[in-house]
Amino acid sequence: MTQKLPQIFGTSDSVPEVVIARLPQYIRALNKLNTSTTTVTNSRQLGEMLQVTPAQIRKDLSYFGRFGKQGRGYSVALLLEELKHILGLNSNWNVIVVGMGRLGTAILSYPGFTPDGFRLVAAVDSDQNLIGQVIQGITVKSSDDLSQIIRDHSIDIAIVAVPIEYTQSVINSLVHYGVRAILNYAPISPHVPDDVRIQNIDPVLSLQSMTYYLNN
Amino acid sequence: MTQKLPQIFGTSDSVPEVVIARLPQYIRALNKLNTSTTTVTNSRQLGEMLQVTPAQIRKDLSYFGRFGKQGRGYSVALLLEELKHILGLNSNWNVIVVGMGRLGTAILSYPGFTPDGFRLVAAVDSDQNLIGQVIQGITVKSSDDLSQIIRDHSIDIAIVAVPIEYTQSVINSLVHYGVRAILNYAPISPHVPDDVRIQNIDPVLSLQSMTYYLNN
DNA sequence: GTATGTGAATGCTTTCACAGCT
DNA sequence: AGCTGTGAAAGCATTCACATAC
Repeated sequence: MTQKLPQIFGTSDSVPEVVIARLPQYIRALNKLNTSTTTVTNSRQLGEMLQVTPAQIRKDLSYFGRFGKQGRGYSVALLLEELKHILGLNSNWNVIVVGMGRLGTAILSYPGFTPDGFRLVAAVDSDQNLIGQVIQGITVKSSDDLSQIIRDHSIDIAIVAVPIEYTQSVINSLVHYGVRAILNYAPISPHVPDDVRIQNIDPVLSLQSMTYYLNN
Repeated sequence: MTQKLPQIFGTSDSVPEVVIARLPQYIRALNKLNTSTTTVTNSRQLGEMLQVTPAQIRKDLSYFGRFGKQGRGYSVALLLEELKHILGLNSNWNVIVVGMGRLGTAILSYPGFTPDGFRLVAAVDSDQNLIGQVIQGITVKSSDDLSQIIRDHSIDIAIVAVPIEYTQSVINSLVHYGVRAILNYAPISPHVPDDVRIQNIDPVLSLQSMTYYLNN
């Protein structure tokens, strides 16, 4: 399927997705270390905190550069900055919540949902009873105005928490209006074009696979 | 690390975790097919629905048996039953929700959270203002009585939605009282013994890794 | 002495491709 | 003819182990 083109252009070899997925965890560990008096850490310590091997941490970091000092380890503050930079967490990302039922409301209200770099700036729903309500300082708008809202707020990321039967079409609209990153809470795997990132939060799948191990 | 012992006992070779994690998705697809008039499907059709290759579906199923007919495909109803059986979704699993803040309440109230095989039977919190409240027919109990409640209701699975600073100790208690499967919503990776399954639901990690791709 | 960065080796997962059954 | 089930091959990811730097 995927054409194996020779690397004619200077494109650097792409970093495996699993590696990218681990970086936020490294950032968390470093944040934790950073508050205390620690200024230096190493792959063994980070590995213990995150339950991964030291070699994996070193290998992961090596995709992006050489951030450590041999014989010493890593500067906590420096490595933290580097990783945030790599993930783009120094920028500001504008986030919309689509669907303000119980779940959407919980998301908007949960402070942990806006770590450094993210701003919840808009919320929409199709229910007249919800439109106009103010939740956490954000006025719920009509989903009829989605296109306008996305443009006005320069939305980068959409969190979708609408009923399953509307999910695919809502996501189609978001993609059409230019949103390229979606966090989906409906228990389906919506189809999106290749240039759009989607992550599904689907706790029921996790429950259903755990029961296998309870039996076996 | 992992000792490669000869298979002296009749233990079947263990199935890769990635395979187990895909089975619930196969079940979803089959459920969808099952409601319509379709009685037979095949690996190509399932693959299209789930965006995986036909070969992967056939290989995954081959870990458990031979459920298809060459030249024809799979009986939807039969394969569905087989997969449910493999995951143990024909049994009844008793689930407790620990932590009845906004998130815990949302979980308890969301109907999609109790698919076939799961029963939300108890809820606890440490806050006196919440104890005694009835949510979705379940009375919130004091977390002081956790041990008793787990025994009385034969709890199999715990959904943990408590503040981050209490999460590890709550999980320690649950494990101590015999819970062997945990769905954790706090943004940490708690430590548990090897014989306990834990799945973390951590949407912020997903958000933080998506920004990488928005930049690159 | 100590810990990084990294090729090489190992281990795991996916895909191929075809014999065999319907 | 059509589609499964499965060894073998290919493709990825993790771990090892050591030269290199502090």
